[in-house]
Amino acid sequence: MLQNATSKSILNRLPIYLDYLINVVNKEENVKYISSKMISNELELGEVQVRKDLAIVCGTGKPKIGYEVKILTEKIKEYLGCHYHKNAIIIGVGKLGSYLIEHEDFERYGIKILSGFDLVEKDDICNIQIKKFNIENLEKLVKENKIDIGIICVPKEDAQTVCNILIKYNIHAIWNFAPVKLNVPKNIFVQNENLTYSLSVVSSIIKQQHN
Amino acid sequence: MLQNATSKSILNRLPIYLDYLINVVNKEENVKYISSKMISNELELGEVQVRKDLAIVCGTGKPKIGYEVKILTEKIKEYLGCHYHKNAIIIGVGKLGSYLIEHEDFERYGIKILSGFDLVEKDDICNIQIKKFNIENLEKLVKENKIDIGIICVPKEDAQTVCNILIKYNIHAIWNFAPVKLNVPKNIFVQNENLTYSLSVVSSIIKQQHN
DNA sequence: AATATATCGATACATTTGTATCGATATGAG
DNA sequence: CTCATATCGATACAAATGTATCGATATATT
Repeated sequence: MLQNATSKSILNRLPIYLDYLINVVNKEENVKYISSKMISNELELGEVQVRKDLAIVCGTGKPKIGYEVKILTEKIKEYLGCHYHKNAIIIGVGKLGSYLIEHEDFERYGIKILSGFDLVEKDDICNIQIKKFNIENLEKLVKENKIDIGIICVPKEDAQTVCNILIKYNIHAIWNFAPVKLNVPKNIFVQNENLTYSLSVVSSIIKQQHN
Repeated sequence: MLQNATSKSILNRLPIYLDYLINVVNKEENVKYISSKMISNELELGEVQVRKDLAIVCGTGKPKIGYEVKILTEKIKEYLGCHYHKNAIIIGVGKLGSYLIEHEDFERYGIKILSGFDLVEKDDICNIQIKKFNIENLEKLVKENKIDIGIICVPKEDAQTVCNILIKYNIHAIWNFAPVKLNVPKNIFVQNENLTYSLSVVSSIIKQQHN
């Protein structure tokens, strides 16, 4: 399995294809095949690039016809691990945390949020229980379920502490919304979602527009 | 001004440096100079890469000494356009929208949120007024202020409609949190913040961990 | 059945991004 | 003052990413 070698750029384009394919299917029921040219036009990507990307996950395109939408969709999902069921917990159920709990796209990627944790108990959100964040509650959940992903939505001052606890309870993948660099052992995967990076892009673009 | 040519990768690293520098200054008052080696160690980047990046924005490093923290910080901010004051509005003040309004890092990048708009009037958040989203209110604000950035936090079904309205009112930069590809003329800049892309990365990583 | 055409997949080429090397220079030690 | 050292900036090299070209093939047309 050489998927390890998949470049980050390809990995970032796959959900774009996936999204497009799902929308196409939903909107136009009778579209059975789709060509790389069509995809590239719609998504404003290079035609060859699309073919190369799809060759990696799929490779079942037919000349003159294109790719079968249904198969392609499934292959991408398979490649992205959507079919493997993953459990997640959210730490910090403020505005951001509760927004995420309501977010519907977790399902597409095979991710289920089991529970939220906060300093105070709160009402359920979308039938997901919000528990008080303490060792007993966390330990109980971890013992009864395999937790794959910890989503950190606490203020940046607390992020490292929370992170350490998650690692201690054997969680190996962290999705971090706090704008800090987390220190973790190198077998732990951290995906940062730092809005300030986008802010800087927006800021610099506007500067350019004014020069 | 060839800054246009700045590569996206560099632009994405600059806020990381900036964040690090600001933290260093805040924590250890007496650090006046900093070397590329120190930065690269701390941020786990290549030493040469750091120097190359900093050469683009600054180029005032001294052999044996490093870069003056204060100057470097200012140069990066200048390069990113932080010193140019920008006004923003947020459309859609649900959980995500109100989270953003509370977010404190806008200031660092010279961005001020003037107002939020929602289908219903709501209470102020952090002294920022939430107005009902309609043509009169929007037109009034746009006439009285120059709006540089429109932040879209509405459900994906409404995102394109809102986007069109923003463009009509002469807003040229859009920060889009709705998970859809917006159709815009090419003089309009769109920065997408699509969480599903991160989800796919997390998902595929976990799949790999299990292979 | 033969031919034209759309589209795939592979190979080759171009560009971008990242890394290693090395001379130049500011400081500190002898 | 001379020399050793840390560190910069420039140049050269390597790897990754993106793009163009072309033969192969599945279908449609004559």
